[in-house]
Amino acid sequence: MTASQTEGISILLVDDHPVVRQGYRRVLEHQGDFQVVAEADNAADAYRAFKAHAPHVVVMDISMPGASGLEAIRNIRARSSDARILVFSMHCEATQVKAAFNAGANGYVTKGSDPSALIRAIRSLVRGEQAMSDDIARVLALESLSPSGSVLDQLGEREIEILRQLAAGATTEQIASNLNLSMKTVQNYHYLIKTKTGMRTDAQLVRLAVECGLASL
Amino acid sequence: MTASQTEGISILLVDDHPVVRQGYRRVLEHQGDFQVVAEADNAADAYRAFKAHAPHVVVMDISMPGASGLEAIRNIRARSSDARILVFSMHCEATQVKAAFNAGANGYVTKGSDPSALIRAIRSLVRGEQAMSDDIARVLALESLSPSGSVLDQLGEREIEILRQLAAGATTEQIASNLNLSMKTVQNYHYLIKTKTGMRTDAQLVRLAVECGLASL
DNA sequence: GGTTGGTCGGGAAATTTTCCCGAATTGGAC
DNA sequence: GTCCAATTCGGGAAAATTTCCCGACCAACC
Repeated sequence: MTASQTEGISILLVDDHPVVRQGYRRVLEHQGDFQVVAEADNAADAYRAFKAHAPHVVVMDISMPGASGLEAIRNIRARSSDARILVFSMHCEATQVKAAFNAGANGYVTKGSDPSALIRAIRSLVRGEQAMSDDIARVLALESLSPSGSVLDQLGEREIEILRQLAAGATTEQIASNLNLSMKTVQNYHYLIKTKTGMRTDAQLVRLAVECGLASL
Repeated sequence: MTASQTEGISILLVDDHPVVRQGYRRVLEHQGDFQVVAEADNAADAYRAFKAHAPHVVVMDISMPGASGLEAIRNIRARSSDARILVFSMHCEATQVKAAFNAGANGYVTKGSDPSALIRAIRSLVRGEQAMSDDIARVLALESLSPSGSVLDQLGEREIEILRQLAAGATTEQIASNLNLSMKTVQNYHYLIKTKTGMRTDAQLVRLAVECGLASL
């Protein structure tokens, strides 16, 4: 952990959209004491960049294609128990948020939040606190009031990823290729997902995924 | 159309995410001759801002909550036949793209594109040209190879009814029962629908049905 | 050290998908 | 009226997928 110097907060930026990344970089660096020391557009690069730069804070969009961003979080957390990981996502479903925190995130801010919320969250993380935007706090609060978990709670991470890709319209072959699995495994997961969720049809699966915020239509 | 001055290109930015908007603003204004003269986060405000500022170019994300961004495009186009409207979206489905152009957009760039593609597209629009990112061009090119009008035009009445029920989540057995057909016939239609529409997956079929207003989610 | 739980795939039977086909019906067009 | 084209309905057969079952591996946990 040679995170660094006397002045400034070093940041690793992970997002699969180049334009968006560029935008964040400018917004963050406009703060003066923030410095984006590296960028990545996938889970593997994110982990490599973290090893190479040991930034104070990782700001990461977890809705990246292919391997889940959650994997990147887990990898980074496994390597450094005091890494500061801030998830910056469009999604605000309780399951997503809980999944991120379970994977090892320290904070969660939605892209719909005011820019200042992102800045504030980063500073909170640096101080060693957890942080989340107001909408996330509200979602978690509501969720904690009802004993019923989402249907997605019964699904493992791999299952969720495969469900997402299925709902997005990917073929078995594409998913297998995306995740480096055999088609047989994808087929097995596909079947497992259907039985676990009680859905009898792929169309029902799509609707479920959309309801749970996994797919966008 | 008092668009403006001797130097610079004025831009209206429409996106429902404040942070993203802020990011784009900085990216664009970094170009020097670009100036973001207004922002909006919904269709109604976008139209009001356009009336107020008459910008050279409107850069708009159409996947906003509530009223469709397409509506905003239509409104602006209705008011000014020479407005320059650039859609900047995450989606690259042919139907989405065609819908945007039909509504009156002059260009379409995906958020996954290189930042320079956005800049180039804006300059193309200012010169009066149309513009789209490479991935969009590819999608439209592929789509144009099939002699499709509105996709559903190629389907018969029975096929549409079966597509609707499929998208609603009905099983082959249920559809056969509902329509008093043999399962074999339903299966044949199911296959026919897929080949006619070019969809390879039931999930893609659901998305198509929803896009075409056949199913509601 | 044993036990859970997630991941990854093989195997085999049941089912569906994928194309091919023909027949009946309808609605014009000539 | 006749012919043509499109639509509707379903059979057949090979290919592919689904549906279950299974074992192996690994990490975490008691």
